[in-house]
Amino acid sequence: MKATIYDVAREAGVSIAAVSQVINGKGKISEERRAKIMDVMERLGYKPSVIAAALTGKKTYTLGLLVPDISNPFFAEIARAVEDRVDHHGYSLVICSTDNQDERVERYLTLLQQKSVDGIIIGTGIEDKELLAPILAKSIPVTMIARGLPGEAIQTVTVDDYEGGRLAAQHLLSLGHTSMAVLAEHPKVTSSQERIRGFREAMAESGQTLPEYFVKSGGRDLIKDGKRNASELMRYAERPTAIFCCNDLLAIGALQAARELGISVPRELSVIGFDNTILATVTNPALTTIAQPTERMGGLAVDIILQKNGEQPDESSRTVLAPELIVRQSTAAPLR
Amino acid sequence: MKATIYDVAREAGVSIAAVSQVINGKGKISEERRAKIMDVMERLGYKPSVIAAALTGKKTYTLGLLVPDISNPFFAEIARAVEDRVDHHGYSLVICSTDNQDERVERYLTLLQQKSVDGIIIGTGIEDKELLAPILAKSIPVTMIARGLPGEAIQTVTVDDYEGGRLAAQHLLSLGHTSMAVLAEHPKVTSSQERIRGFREAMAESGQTLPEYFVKSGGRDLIKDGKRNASELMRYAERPTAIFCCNDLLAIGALQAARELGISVPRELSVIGFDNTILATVTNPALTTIAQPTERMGGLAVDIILQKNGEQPDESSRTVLAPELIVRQSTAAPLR
DNA sequence: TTGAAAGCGCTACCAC
DNA sequence: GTGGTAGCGCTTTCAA
Repeated sequence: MKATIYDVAREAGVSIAAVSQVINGKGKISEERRAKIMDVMERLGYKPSVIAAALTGKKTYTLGLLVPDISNPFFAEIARAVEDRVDHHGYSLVICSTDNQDERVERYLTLLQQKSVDGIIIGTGIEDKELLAPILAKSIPVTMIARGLPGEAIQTVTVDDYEGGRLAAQHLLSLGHTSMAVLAEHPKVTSSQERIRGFREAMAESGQTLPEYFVKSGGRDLIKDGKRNASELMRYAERPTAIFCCNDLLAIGALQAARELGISVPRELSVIGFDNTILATVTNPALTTIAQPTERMGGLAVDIILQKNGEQPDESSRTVLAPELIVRQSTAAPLR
Repeated sequence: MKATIYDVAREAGVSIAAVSQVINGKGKISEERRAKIMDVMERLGYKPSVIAAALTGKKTYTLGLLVPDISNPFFAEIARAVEDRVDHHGYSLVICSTDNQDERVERYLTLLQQKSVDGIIIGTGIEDKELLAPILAKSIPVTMIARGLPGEAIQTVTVDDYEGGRLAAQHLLSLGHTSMAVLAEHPKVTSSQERIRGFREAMAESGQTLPEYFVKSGGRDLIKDGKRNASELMRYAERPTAIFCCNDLLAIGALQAARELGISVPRELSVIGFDNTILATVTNPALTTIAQPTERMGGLAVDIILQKNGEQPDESSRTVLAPELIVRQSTAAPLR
């Protein structure tokens, strides 16, 4: 049986109030009693219940993290960064995979609320913004990470997706490509949309246009979708010489498709990804990609939600971090 | 402000006991009152506090999961499997990355205990078995996954590491290799040890021996360690024609080393991994590896710890699942 | 300094 | 059927 504050008090011959004081290092206690109580706590293996403390108004020291899928390397890295920072502040993390389904988001949101978490970090897209209304109304701190929610007054930490798209386009453009395609996630994923927008605009500035039929969207199984859509692209009479993929998983699918079709990367086809996950370092050819500063993003999101950042965050501050082009071996000049 | 059971009771003009009954679907209430209360709960956006309920003896519906590193794809997959099953039972998951450090294990263990989780699934190695004593004493359910704790009476779900090692050896042996090396994790990781034991014994049955200097151990950064150790192996005068890596990350390091040294895989060197993570499907050549049934392992571990498995689990039952050889392109017959 | 006591939100038992 | 009430383990006044 677990020891309670009463057990300690009785054993030490003091009141529970005294024990509470030494637990929290508050109030005044004689060094003698203090030592005695500490001793008893140690002997009984007493650990104060966070649950009970939380009920009296203290915090639960628990944060929730919503991601599309924790087994997706990008989000696993985000989760690790968040966890590290959270742990640093003495908190723990409840992780929830939403599969990008609003219905699951809703379920997890109320679940986390019922568990009285001290804040929720959302790294998954949300279609129906109304989902957040209930928890915002209960003034549970919410911060978005890696995905924005346009128009909502919510603290957000993202990479500059638009700029990332531009970087990708500029890289391809500078290599001399004139026929480029895009592999995106589900159309509802805002980060994909932004990346495409940046990509498209950079192309436009170069006098090129991105035809609609050169933009393919995927769904659930990103690698498979990437492969299928890339194959499709490669079957066009006028096939693209480069593909910008909105994440590394899609890019891997593209790489697989190319291999299967006997198309050499990067000689005949350049492929560029996004995220710079561990996967990008492992493929052959290694994947040129746009890096997101996952560590910083995770750390920032936590600091913001815990308001350990010093200044009072203003209502709708959005922190946008710079993406970085990582050139590896999957991109090169087009054949002619 | 969040609504409480009192708010609902007042608003509905009933006692809190009545509200509690409809929340839990217990006791007897007239359909009329019941409807009225439901209505008020809805209107107020009332969600019962798990914290308060837990304090009265009910469960917290939260489980803890300890893994070495959530950003390691293998454990991310395990985590996803566990999460899915846990969610299925209405629970949520607190995930903790231990970096294989006992000190962190200990910290997380007491933290989870203080948060009154209903059980802890441990997927990380533990050197000092005494660490578990405190929580076992408090009779908090504990289950090990993917890693065993020899000699302890703890429910365990693992793959047959020994057999996995054998499978790897047999595959290489059948290909005709006679000079094989091993890349392992840190020597204290028991799963690695078992895999090596199986590998070694299968070799012995074939009349071969595994020289000690052909077994290299890594530490923190698995890919980097794998690369370094593989390079070292390849510099021996009598270098091995095949390397068995205790996980895919190490295998990737080996692949990278080979490429850097201009050694062709699988023509000049066969590489076989373990885990069958997403990484194995992505390398070039794709990695031959030993698959672990992560989904089943995760599901089983949850069912066991929640005792939803029907039968009373006996004190020290160990569930050992069969590994599976997945042949891809990184293994072949040796040159001569 | 120290301790008695009033909650925190909810469950469960018991009397009506 | 229904509601009063005693806790659950802990924090926090507030007297003493």
